[in-house]
Amino acid sequence: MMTEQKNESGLLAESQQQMVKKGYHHGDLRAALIEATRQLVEEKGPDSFSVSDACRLAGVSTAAPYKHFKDKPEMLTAVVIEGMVRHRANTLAALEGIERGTHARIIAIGKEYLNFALREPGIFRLKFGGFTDRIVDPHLKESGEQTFGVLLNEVAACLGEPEINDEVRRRSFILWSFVHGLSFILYDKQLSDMGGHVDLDALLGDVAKRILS
Amino acid sequence: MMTEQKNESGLLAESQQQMVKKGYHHGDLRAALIEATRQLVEEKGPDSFSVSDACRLAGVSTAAPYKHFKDKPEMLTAVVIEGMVRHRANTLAALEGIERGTHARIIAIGKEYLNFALREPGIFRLKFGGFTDRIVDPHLKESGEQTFGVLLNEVAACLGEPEINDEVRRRSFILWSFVHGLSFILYDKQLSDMGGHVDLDALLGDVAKRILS
DNA sequence: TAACATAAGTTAGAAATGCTCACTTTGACA
DNA sequence: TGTCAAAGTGAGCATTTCTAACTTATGTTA
Repeated sequence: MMTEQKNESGLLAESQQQMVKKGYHHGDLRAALIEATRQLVEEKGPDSFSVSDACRLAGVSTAAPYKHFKDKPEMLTAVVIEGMVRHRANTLAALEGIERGTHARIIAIGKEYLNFALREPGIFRLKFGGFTDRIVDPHLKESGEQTFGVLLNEVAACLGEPEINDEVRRRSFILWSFVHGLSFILYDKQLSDMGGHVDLDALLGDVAKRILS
Repeated sequence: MMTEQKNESGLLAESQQQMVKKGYHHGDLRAALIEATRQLVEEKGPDSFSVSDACRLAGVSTAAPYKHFKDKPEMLTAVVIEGMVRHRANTLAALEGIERGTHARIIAIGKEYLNFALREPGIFRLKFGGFTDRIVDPHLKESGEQTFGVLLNEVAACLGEPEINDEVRRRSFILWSFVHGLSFILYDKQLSDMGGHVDLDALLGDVAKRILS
């Protein structure tokens, strides 16, 4: 019988053997599966991801995930939520040391948004590309709103508004739309042509100035 | 033995029986499959679409599509290309009768973009959401560039530039990014909350003014 | 008009996937 | 130490994509 690393390896063993379990129980399979999923989504793309692959990578049977997740979409949702948390942390870190009320902070938020979209395109598309349509996980919605909240605050500060009013919301919405679209387009561009490099800092700065003036 | 409408109907027959074939040969199965695919992509979402479903809807066996398309991605690509052609036609139609060199034309282009994204979200996501990543169909790329070309022309006219130079490209790129992101966001919003309606005309007008001034 | 090459269908089936069910192992705690 | 629930396993069903070998219809050419 011998479960210990019984090989249906051979396929994955060479490329990336990681997070294999030790005995019958894994320790933290939930976390391992999330990490495996994240990795595979980036590697093969959100639409080619399969639960089976994640199982192979984590070294467990294909029935194991269903002790931790209801189904495949729930696994993907977990990965997205984790990604949003990471994104928000990155954003807050990027803001440290930049003077409040300046365009520099707005630009930093935008750059971090682009960074995330280009560094983790799989997750970004998973969240915004239309895969998780029917999933209306409250955690997901909330984490998105929190991140938007960061922008709202900064825009209010830039405009000298004491509170987040309709005008602040309107301008923030415009900035978000712009950077959001830019994220998709730059990734697509990067895949097809490689030409016409754009100076992102200058671009973001210019747009911030035009929208916040 | 009896091919004539042998029933594996019963499932789809009631809901939407259409484009069923007459004899052994279909007539134009390729077109029928594209239409069935388009319909299903909108109905079930790009990720839940299955070739089998399209076959059922078209009333043919599951092997039939492979006489017309290499594989599933190629079917989806065909649908996207068809969608882009339709989108471009809509855009050109929307421009008719609006005076050249005015912001109104830029706004019309943006509105048509949003219209398409919201009226045919399945196809829009199929094209831009990250499903057709690896497909680098030249037709697809070209049709996208043509549509962007329309915007470039209008922006040049608005700026009073005699030709499409770097500055024209830069401004057009900004406008496209904005509307592109807006398309994604509005669709997502429409799914989750329903609140906070925005005046799209005013928004587009404001942004056009700020970016093109 | 008959023959026939070929395009365009069909059925059958292999391999992979998502998920369920009944079973087994293990660790934690009374 | 004994027991129970949590967390694994293997087998298997339904569905999917795609291929292979076969059949039917069609249009061209002799």
